[in-house]
Order: sequence, then structure tokens, then C-alpha cells
Amino acid sequence: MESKELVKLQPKKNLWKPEEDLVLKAYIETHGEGKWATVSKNSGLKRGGKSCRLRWKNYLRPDIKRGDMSQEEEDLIIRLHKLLGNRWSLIAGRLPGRTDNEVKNHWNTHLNKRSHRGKKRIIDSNNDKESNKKIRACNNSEETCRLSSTSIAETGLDVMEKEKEEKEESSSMTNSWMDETQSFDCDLDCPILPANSAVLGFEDETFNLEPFISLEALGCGTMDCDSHLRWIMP
DNA sequence: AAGCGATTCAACCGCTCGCCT
DNA sequence: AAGGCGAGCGGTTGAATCGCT
Repeated sequence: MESKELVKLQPKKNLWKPEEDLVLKAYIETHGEGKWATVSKNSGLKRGGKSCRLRWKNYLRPDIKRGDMSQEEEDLIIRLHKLLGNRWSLIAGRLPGRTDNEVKNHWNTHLNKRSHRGKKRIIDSNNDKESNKKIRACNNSEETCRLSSTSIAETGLDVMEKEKEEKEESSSMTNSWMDETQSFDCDLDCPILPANSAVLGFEDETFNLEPFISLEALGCGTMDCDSHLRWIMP
């Protein structure tokens, strides 16, 4: 366990200094990842194992991709979040070079806000109290949103237009991704969503997915929740 | 230019899970 | 079977930065 006294003594938040980064990087390049508890001891860093692990995983790893998220990445995050909920490490695992922390922060600062705005607009434009209740429940739920956009009786014109735009955008993006790869048995290692009627399942993990989660909600196809996580083309 | 609220994101915290003894 | 320990995860915090007045 990290010394709380040590942390308290720090004048500011315990930001990593460049020299500490160098020490950690050099240590891991020599000894490899893992055994984080011993890293601080052996490297001489005044950091706990957790802190070292986080710093390496989120910033020092050579395969980290820095910079703004691309439109494709954002789109994939939104879709995977719909599917998996707040399983940030799982989502990040499908975005090469991105970390769970980065994905989480990006979701909370950009994407969540955006989707929340969208939902609020739906609520504002809808007098159906039952639908509003469902939307709120959806917002509060940690699990995947149970409402596909089409299950809500939207009346606002802007909402319909926006949805249409999103569908077209999503479809064209999906198709362009599909054009880039010929292999669909990709276990989501490639960020591809098939254009239509493909089945998505889970190869090595069991998720508590329910039948309402459909690729239709993600912009394509239908979901067989008993499958393993892989794209299965018809 | 200064003040201040809003936003971003690096880092920490607490919990769970899996492995080992 | 049970307890200890380390690794990993998601939620939260707060310093730094941005942008508006």
C-alpha cells in the first residue's frame, strides 16, 4: 500500500516528473512488465506499484497513441459502449494505442455529453411521460441502454433528421471499414462492424447481454446473444 | 489584463478477481 | 477451503488550462 503520508507531503498533485518517467521506462525495458510491487523498491522510485503500473500502461508504453481521437475511433467507442457499458478496458482493447483511462476520459468529457444532449433533446420534444421515464432510467443505468433509438416515439423533427444523418454516416463508415478488410472472423481485433445481418458474439468471455441489444441499434444487423464474440457473416 | 467559472485529463482510491500457498 | 497478495478495473478527484466577461 502506498504511503499516504508521502502523498500528503507533496505540495501539488503527485504528477510524474520526466526523470521519474526515464527511470521507470529504463527499469521496465530491462526487467519487463509485471511485479509492480517490486518495481518501486528496485527502481528507487518513490512510487507505489499501482502508480508505476498506471504510468507505464497509460503513458510510457511504446505503443501508446497520443493525440485527438479520430471520428472512426469515436464512433467505435460509442458503439462498443452501447454494447458493453462502462467496460473501459474492454473498449480500449479494441482501439489500438488507446488506454482505458483515455477512453473513459474521452467518453466522460466528449461523447457522454454529446449523447446526453441528444437524449435531452428527445425528452424535450416528447410529451409522452412513459417514454421520458424510460429515457431517464436509461441515463441512470450502468448497464447497456435498453432503448434503441427507434423504440422512443420521437416527435421532434431535428431528432429524426439527426438520426437519419447518423445512420447514413454510420453506414458509410461501416462500409468503408468493411472495404478495408476481407476477413470478418476478427474477434473485434479489427474495429469493423459488418454492414448488415452479421451476428456478433463473444469468443472468450460471457457477457450479460440481452436480446434487445441488437446490431440494429448499432446501425446494423441482429445480435445473437448466445454467440461468441466474433463477426459471423451470413 | 485580471478574474472567474467551465472543462480537461493525469493520477489516485477502493474494490474485485484470480492465483498461490 | 480459506486467507493473503498482486494485478487490474471503474469511479472520482483536483490541478492545470481554457475561454469568456
